[in-house]
Amino acid sequence: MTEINATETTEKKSLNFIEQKVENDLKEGKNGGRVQTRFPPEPNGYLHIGHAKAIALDFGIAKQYGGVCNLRFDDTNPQKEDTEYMDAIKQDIEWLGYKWGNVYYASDYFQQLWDFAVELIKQGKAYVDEQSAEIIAEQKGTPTQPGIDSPFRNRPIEESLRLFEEMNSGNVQPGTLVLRAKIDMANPNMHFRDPIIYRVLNIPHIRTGNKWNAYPMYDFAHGQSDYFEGVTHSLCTLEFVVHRPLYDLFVDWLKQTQGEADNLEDNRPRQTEFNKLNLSYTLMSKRNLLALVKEGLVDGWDDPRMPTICGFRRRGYSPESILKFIDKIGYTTFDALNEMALLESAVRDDLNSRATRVSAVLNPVKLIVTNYPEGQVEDMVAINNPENEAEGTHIIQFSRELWMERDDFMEEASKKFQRMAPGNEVRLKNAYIVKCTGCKKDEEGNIVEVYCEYDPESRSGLEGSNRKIKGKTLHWVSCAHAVQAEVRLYDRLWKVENPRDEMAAIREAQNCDAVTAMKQMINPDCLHTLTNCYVEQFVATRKPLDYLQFQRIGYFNVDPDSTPEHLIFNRTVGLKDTWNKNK
RNA sequence: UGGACUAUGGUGUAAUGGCAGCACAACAGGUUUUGGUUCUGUUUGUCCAAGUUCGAAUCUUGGUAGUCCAACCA
Repeated sequence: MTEINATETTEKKSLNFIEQKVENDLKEGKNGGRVQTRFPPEPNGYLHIGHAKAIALDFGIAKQYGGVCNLRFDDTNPQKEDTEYMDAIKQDIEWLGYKWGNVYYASDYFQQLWDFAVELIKQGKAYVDEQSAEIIAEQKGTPTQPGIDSPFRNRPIEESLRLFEEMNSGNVQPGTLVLRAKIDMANPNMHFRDPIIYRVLNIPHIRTGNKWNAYPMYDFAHGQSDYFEGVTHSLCTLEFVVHRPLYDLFVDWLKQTQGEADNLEDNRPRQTEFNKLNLSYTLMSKRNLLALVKEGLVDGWDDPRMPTICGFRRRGYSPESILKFIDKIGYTTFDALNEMALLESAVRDDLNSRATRVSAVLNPVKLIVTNYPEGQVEDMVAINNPENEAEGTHIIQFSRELWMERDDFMEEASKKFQRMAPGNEVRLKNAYIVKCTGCKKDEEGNIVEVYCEYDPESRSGLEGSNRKIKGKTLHWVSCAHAVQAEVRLYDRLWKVENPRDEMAAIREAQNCDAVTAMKQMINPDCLHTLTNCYVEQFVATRKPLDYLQFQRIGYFNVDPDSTPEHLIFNRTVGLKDTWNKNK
């Protein structure tokens, strides 16, 4: 008894720095002891595995501490956003297994944000600037040099109020007027140098239609939206650390206009930043993923080579494996580069316990059991999953002519090669022990048939099958009973370990655009499509996205485009292969 | 002398001033009707330098290295 307790104690997971912070806040009674988070994607693209890391934290923290996590679409920029993305984002979150409380939109707060901006103008904390983007950028200074004030910085309040109204009228050209917060043009934090908080776009919005022509910027929307919703912990990635002082300032100002001036310290959202996901051999930025799709370098957002959630889904990753990986890498403030191998070990680990074992021959050569009666067929029993007996068995047909893997035969083999070779004894999985007797070659020396003789006493399940042999156990399918299939062997999309840095280097060296650089980094082996594969009949009954293990080869799933007439399988990840590695 | 943030085996992560641990990777071996799984073992680490302390990965100072910030993107 005491031993069990001791084990439980040592296995108790240590809290990450965000969990510690939340527990601390709870202990101090901040925000009335409440925990509320939000997941705030911009609906301008599909979610990728980096978002999964944020999702697991936003939803996980809420769940862990009895709070709620809402989904909020950060839709403040109508030029990039679309409802197509909103639907896909919801689907991906649900697939990962999370449930949001409410669905909110930053656009829900456009009126409140507008009113707040008007209030700031009245207080002399904001002004309309009518200089060009270039001039404003120039006056902003550089990180090492302070900026200078806009000539419009101290224009009369009434004038700014009138021009701000004008900005939303639809009669103002985009780029001619902006609303700026009046803060400090010499501040070492660039975001404090009178940031632009409203700009004119004159573009209809997917939710608010033609009501607005001027739209708030991220910095003027995010913290306030958090505050409006009652968010307590606003979790985001590290690049927003420098935005935090501005986030806090706008929340301060907002609370002051809402009669909370005496209570600035409590009842407010607080931003905490964690490291975003970097994965080796993976390019994560939405911008570049969009370019890959638009240029047709991949088959779409759900191409199995894409790091998108839908890409991983189609590739055959389970949500559990992605979550397991995210749990393993943790949350810190260190900008890490995670190895793909860790993700792969997570998916292998998960699939090992759940994938249905089947036989498939990807690179077939005919194997003839010369002493097996012609026309005879035997039903053999195959275990669906040795890791879980409850999953039962299925039948696989055995006959005289079989398909076997070309790689499993060598005419002249070394001692280390324990598969089919003249004189070698091997076991055909779930069937018989056979002895290889030779092969037939065509004029060019290609092996066209392999021959063997079976030991009738060695049928699986019989006493005679228990003898030990030197050779390995090989998979096979019966020629007369197998079904032809297409198998897509996916590998990493990029040939370089750090595509983001490599792309920057290429672009600088060649002075080229992103697409040109990306084309040079694509792994030529990222996809091999095999059309002449054979799978056992049982496999044809599997449904799209079912998890399979092609025994001795790897984990595969049924592509959503697969039909009974044209079976398509995607390789999720190969089995660990200590044989090929040593070759 | 711009500012902010960061630094623990090859990679990621733990330690909350008190035995540097875990996972992945790698390597060696056992088991195995998957060269898978599983089991056992091995290798490898606190960026550097001073200081505080009985005691420092942890605190302080100074270096070094890396990331982020100068969008009318988020």
